[in-house]
Amino acid sequence: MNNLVDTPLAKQTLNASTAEQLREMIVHGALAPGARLNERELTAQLGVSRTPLREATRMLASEGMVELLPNRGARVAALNVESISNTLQVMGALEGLAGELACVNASDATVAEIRATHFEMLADHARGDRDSYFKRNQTIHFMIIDAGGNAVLSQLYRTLNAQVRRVRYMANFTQARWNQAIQEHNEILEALVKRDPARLKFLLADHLAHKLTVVSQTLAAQAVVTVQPKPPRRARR
Amino acid sequence: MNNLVDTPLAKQTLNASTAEQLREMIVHGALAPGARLNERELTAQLGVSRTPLREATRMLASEGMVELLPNRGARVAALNVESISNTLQVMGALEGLAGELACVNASDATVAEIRATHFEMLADHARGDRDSYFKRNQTIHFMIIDAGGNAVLSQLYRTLNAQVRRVRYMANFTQARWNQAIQEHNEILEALVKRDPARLKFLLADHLAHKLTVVSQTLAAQAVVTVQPKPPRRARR
DNA sequence: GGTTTTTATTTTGTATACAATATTGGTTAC
DNA sequence: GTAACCAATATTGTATACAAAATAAAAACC
Repeated sequence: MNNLVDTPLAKQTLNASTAEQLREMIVHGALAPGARLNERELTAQLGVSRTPLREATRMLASEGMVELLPNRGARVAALNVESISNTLQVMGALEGLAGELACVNASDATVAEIRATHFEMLADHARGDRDSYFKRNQTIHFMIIDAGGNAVLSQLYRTLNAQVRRVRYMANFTQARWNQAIQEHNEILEALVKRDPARLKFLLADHLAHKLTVVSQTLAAQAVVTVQPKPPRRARR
Repeated sequence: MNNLVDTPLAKQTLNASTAEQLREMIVHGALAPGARLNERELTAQLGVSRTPLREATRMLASEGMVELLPNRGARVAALNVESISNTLQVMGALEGLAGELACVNASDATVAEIRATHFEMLADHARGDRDSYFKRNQTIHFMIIDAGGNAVLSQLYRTLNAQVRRVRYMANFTQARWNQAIQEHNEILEALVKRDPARLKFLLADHLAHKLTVVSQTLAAQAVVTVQPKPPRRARR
């Protein structure tokens, strides 16, 4: 059987691209939190043998995306309020650090580019285009993180962010909260342009804390969905 | 061939214990920074087949301990001033967060236990017992981290700490610096006992920044050691 | 002699085969 | 009917086999 999600010019080793596909499936909910990763099924779906698939799941395990159960394979990591809260707290600390670093290390050109993207995000908000807004918002946060110039930080942030992206919190993102987020972003940009590390650090941590509130509400509502039904079994002869 | 580093009651899967052994070898310098991980050699040394070995290296790669080179296997991640500096910065941010959390979340019993360990560390210092001091110091930091009650944070901190442990910076740890570190720890403990989140956060970040200075000096001195000679090749028939 | 090309060998990547553990469905005892 | 046991099956863990790529040695060329 062939790849279902065949990325165009994917010329890396199979374990890497398989890991990528699994991450995608988990983030998009094709593999629900708590779901077991059946090797036979997944090899059939992804068109690879067990070896690269297993190497991929081991990588995801070290990223915290899946849990390894000795002699019982792997399952998608749970997505409860506690784990997400923990993750967002850490992300807040990382963003705070990145903000400080960015104020010191970012070139004027980088700040200008972030500013430009900020205005595009304002445009998304004005149009009420949520999809585009979320993407742009994500981009801005990555830009600030990367502007800090700490590769370890950037890498870690992306890994944690993937965890958070598994929560589909759009529903709980009210217009009021959206407006507030925009206001926060205005202040964030201002602090960055003025290169005020302490203030930017505070604002970013605060921004993440507010995000936590929204996400928590969403998870409280979604809680029931995460338990998944047992799949049917093939008949015996 | 049998396991050289045979842990007593290791009853987990082979990939996990192999990963553990590789981590140990890397931290203790048996596998130097930049060294290639030859699968044939390592399978012989560790007494496992390539499958669990490869799964282990993939895990280490996601932890940032090794780098994966497509079609060329894996090598131990470099250990330059920049990467360690990056790592220590992140650890500083994490410790800061942990400190805040610990002030709020730690039970009185936990604080008492940290305080007791602190005094034992003072004893190590008084005796000039560096080995014991380093272990105790490590323990205290882990205790503070764990006292925050954020599992994601604890996990991440340990992974990053393993990276830093690869630097053997004892040599550059002067008596003066040691005395200063002790003084810092006194203040850290005081802030924790008083449950002053802001102060503890500052102190921990500051403490890590000082550590960065020492480690940087060490790495500048070690720099040449990290390049390893090419191994000899077997003769052909 | 030095440089390029070719060939042999090693090393890695992937698939499959075998072994051990866990799970399921049925059967029996009560 | 329910609970405990047992056998069948599926699933995972590990080793090995085969394929592709990279590397090193030798040969050919100028």
